[in-house]
Amino acid sequence: MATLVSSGMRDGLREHRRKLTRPRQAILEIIAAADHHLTPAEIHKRARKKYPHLGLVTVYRTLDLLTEYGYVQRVHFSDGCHSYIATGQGHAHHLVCSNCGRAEEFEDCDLAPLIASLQRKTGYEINVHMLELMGRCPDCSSRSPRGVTQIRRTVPPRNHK
Amino acid sequence: MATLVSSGMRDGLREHRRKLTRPRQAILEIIAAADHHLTPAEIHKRARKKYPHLGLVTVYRTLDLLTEYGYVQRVHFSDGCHSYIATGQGHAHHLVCSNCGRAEEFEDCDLAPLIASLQRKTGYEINVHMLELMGRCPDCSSRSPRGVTQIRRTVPPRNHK
DNA sequence: TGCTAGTTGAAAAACTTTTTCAATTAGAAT
DNA sequence: ATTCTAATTGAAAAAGTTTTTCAACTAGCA
Ligand SMILES: [Mn+2]
Ligand SMILES: [Mn+2]
Ligand SMILES: [Zn+2]
Ligand SMILES: [Zn+2]
Repeated sequence: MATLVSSGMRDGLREHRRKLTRPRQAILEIIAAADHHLTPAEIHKRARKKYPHLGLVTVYRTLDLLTEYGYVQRVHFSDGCHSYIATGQGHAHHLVCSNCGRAEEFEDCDLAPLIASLQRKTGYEINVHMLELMGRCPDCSSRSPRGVTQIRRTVPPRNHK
Repeated sequence: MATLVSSGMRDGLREHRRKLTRPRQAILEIIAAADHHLTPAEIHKRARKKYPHLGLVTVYRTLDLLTEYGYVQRVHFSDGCHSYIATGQGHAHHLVCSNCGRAEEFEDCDLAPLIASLQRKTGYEINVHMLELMGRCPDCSSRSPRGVTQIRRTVPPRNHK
């Protein structure tokens, strides 16, 4: 699974005639292996274990690249933080656990009727849509049924806001 | 229209027992009057014309406040920039022009079926959703039918990425 | 007319992202 | 294998965004 995503991204780079460098390999592997959304800083930290020389700048540049080609998607959180997550294939959205950060990808967003209706009403030519859902994953739900406090965090707490 | 929104926000502040200060008034007026999404910095710049002493910190704090009470919504752009826009009433989403920044609000997002289906499939308890649409508004479409270059920008270009 | 909890702005810090630029390198062409 | 070249890299600095602190201030109320 992770391997598939990874090879997908690798092939993608080749197709687009971009070089497959050691720094990029390290970054690709981290993102493909992660089952969570990761911030650029977190990706940098993890990838450095494989390629200690890696600079944060390269992480940003690689994320731009991968986002452009659609291999990665930026996830927006309501508090303003940004994370990145690997995209399986094609158009996709994410459902993120607000407690532990686990994410599920889904493709069957049937926005076509809504978009058509809005285009008719407003006259806009709609060509981009962003949809994200958030809630507690099954694990987190069962661990604290109507919990307020967080029991475990796989993603380290952000001091950001 | 703008007046309605404005008074709505004012009343809201009172209801929540928050003080209606001069700095906040200036900020409220700017947001209510704007027909565009505005960044904190832009809000600051505009509100200073009414209340020159205003600090940017207060803008951030007021935006947090208004967001919490639902009078304002943060709009996320694909390039990572954040802006704020007044909310009419209740749950709402925005359709933003990618060329000039004009925005339309819409409420009839029928995500219930999608959400129910995903809850069944994944076991998540979905309680937050974020939906934003982007495209060219009628004006921008007609001014440059298949235009690539931007003709006018109501919102000043961001140097941010 | 005070009282007080809530609010403010300056300054500094923390954090995030981009720009520059000289050095390096992947991949294609000999 | 060797050469060539455009793409890529990392350090450093700059730019941009957001938060924290804290002493001074003030809206709303008694
Ligand atoms: Mn965002
Ligand atoms: Mn909705
Ligand atoms: Zn979870
Ligand atoms: Zn427009």
